[in-house]
Amino acid sequence: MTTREQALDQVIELVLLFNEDMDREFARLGLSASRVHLLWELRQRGAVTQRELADALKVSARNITGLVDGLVETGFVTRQPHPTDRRATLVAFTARGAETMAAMARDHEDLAGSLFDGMPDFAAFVDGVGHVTTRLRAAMAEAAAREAGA
Amino acid sequence: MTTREQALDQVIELVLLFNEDMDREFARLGLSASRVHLLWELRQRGAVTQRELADALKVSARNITGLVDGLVETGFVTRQPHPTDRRATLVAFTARGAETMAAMARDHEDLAGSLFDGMPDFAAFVDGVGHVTTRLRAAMAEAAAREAGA
DNA sequence: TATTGTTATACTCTATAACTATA
DNA sequence: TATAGTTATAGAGTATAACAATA
Repeated sequence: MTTREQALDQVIELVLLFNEDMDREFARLGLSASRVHLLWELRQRGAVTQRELADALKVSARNITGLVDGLVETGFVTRQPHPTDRRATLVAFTARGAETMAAMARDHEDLAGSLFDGMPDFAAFVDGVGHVTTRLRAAMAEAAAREAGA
Repeated sequence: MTTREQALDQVIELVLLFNEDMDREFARLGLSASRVHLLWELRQRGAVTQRELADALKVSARNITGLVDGLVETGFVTRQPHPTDRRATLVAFTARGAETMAAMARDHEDLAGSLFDGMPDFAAFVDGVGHVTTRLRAAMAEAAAREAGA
């Protein structure tokens, strides 16, 4: 196996580890990756319609109905009537939902410290991450073009 | 936002991108992440019992029944009687399954080339990945200990 | 007519519990 | 008694299609 293949394996190992850590952390809060994704968008955008959430998360409207149902039941968000469009509903944080997301942001800061504190060549690492991200995006675009052509 | 938080966001972005790329690639082959994980273990170990797969993937025996059912239906593996233990079944690759995994290994090599070719400071990047992996493992162990204590 | 969100239905991945066949 | 794997059941996340209310 080449040095590059070993490096890719190490990156994939890190990806799996990150997934595991996030899932464990979300489960601790009574959440899932999908529900956190929705809450994250809500935090970026403020109260929004389910339609906007469906577009943002790139999932079906039906799926948003289910995710919001779960988040309402567990007390993270509420459904409110849209002020002008009576077909639509607005999804907004409860106090608990807003606090949970604030706590998640604090954990995020702490984690950034834990992971990078004392790293020998932080700048080169960050450059490398950027390099890999760019290359992976290009590879995905190429694969998508190949699919479309085929 | 600190430089470290920005770096963590970039790493998380890369993690999400990798997940997306892998899922897309697996779907192209008629597979899912869970099924590929099983096939990957099968490739490392050769023909094994479902019990061994359940332990390796850290999922329930019931779940393995379902995954193997799907992989048999789609022609990637077969179930064979265990030579000495009549309770157990051995899971083995079909020709198609073996070819699919060989192709995946080739794609893996190609990807390693695409991602790291021309990276300015490859060694520092690899060291950084190792650093972050170690720190993340430590943080997870600490969180698990805190859970157990609480 | 078009859009928003829901009900109906189905598939995958996951779990626990009860059970069968075998060790 | 213990183990391997299945059936039974349940819940989350995903999809498409049909439908109701509203624009």
